[in-house]
Amino acid sequence: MITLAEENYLKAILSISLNEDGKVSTNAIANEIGTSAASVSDMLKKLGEKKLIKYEKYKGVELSKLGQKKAVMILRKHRLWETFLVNKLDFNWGEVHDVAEQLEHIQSSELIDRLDIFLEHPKFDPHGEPIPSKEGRMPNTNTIPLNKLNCGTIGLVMGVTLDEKEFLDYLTKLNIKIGSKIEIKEKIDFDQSLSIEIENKYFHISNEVSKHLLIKTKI
Amino acid sequence: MITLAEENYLKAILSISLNEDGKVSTNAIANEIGTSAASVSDMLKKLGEKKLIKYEKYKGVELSKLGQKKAVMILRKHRLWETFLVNKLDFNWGEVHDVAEQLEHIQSSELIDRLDIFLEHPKFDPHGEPIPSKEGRMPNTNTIPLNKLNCGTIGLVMGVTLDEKEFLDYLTKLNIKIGSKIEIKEKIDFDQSLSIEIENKYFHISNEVSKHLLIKTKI
DNA sequence: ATAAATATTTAGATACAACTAAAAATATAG
DNA sequence: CTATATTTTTAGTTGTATCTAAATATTTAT
Repeated sequence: MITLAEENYLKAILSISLNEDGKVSTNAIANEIGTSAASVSDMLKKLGEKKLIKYEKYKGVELSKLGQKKAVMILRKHRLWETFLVNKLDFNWGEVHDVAEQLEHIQSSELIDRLDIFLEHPKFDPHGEPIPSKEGRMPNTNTIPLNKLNCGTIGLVMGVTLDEKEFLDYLTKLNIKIGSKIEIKEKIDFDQSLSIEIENKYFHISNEVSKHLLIKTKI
Repeated sequence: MITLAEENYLKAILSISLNEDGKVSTNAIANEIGTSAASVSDMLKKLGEKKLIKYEKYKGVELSKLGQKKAVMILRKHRLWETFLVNKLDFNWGEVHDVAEQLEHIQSSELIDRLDIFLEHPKFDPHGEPIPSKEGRMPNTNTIPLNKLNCGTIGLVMGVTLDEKEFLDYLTKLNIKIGSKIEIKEKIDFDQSLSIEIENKYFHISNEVSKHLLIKTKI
């Protein structure tokens, strides 16, 4: 059986893998989970023994086939629950993360399959992030982070890649939501910050913000 | 903060209190939870220190005001989740207990209040058991366990007081459900077993079964 | 290429919640 | 009213997951 703490480690490793390539370092995991490198080291040994990760001392880790599958299923559960909370219980998109972090650990595949049916097999969660299928496949989106686009580009906001209240509340304040039309008016070389137009309003946002906005460009 | 294990003890103590009066014994709790008396003894000391129960060594326990409130809220969560699982996700009434035992520990009062709204403030769960209100009040039912009624009595099944798959599956087999009309045809003095009529069919059931069926008699 | 800085692991300790075995208290029976 | 049986508690151990401090390995910079 896989424990709650182990699930959180798998999720953290998957999450880091999705953002950067190569092996995942002990420190990166400690940072993601909010614990010490020593604790991570302990846990990696255990996950290695359980064949959930490929682990060589001092070399960093990656998920095994099995670990990958487990982690993706946790992500599926997290995103389905977030969809439920927003679509059915009328939570707003900044409020759901903490509750979904608890719900994602409920052990029942029957439950999650029925929830999926009840929600009518959503492909994306309320933040526009893809919901893995029962088989672990990700719906693919032709989107690019806003900070990779050039000045003058016009596109639609299709999702965000950060699920934190402060970030989502800020987007709400800027009136940025899924489906918003966005245009890059100016790009500052110094700090990669952007001047953008959203629904006839102008804002200036940092690279830290723009890198978490997924855009579908016209064409 | 109250841990998952502590919540389960409070729930067990409440559950035993509802069935029998006086203080709750260490052994009764051990039996309910499925653990040793020694473990229970350890935990009772902790719950006593946290003022969740009134505990004197060798004297048994009862819930404190605070403990009672916590326990009732867990019961509220359990029964609301069971209602969700049956009414929205189409589980049948025998399948929901184990999943609800996990869901009842999710920590978010916002979540449970919104779930209550989404379900339109149900007063009874799928087994006919009363759902405590946000304030901890139990809707009251004028029901009597079937085994307390006399021969010849006619009534309606309003609920069951045991949430176990085997029991519920047996009821389903006998076609006994909430709302079923029931008549006591004969009562055997030897073992308190009953011959009953349900929807024009005749069955013979043990006292063990009849004591868990709540009946509303027609005056 | 060696020294310094950084990253990672090990060692030892703590808290939680369970266990078994033994001791102590309470209840019951002759 | 003892003696026995039962119940409850204490003592000591185990496994999980965390921590701090110290040791070791790896990376970076001079």
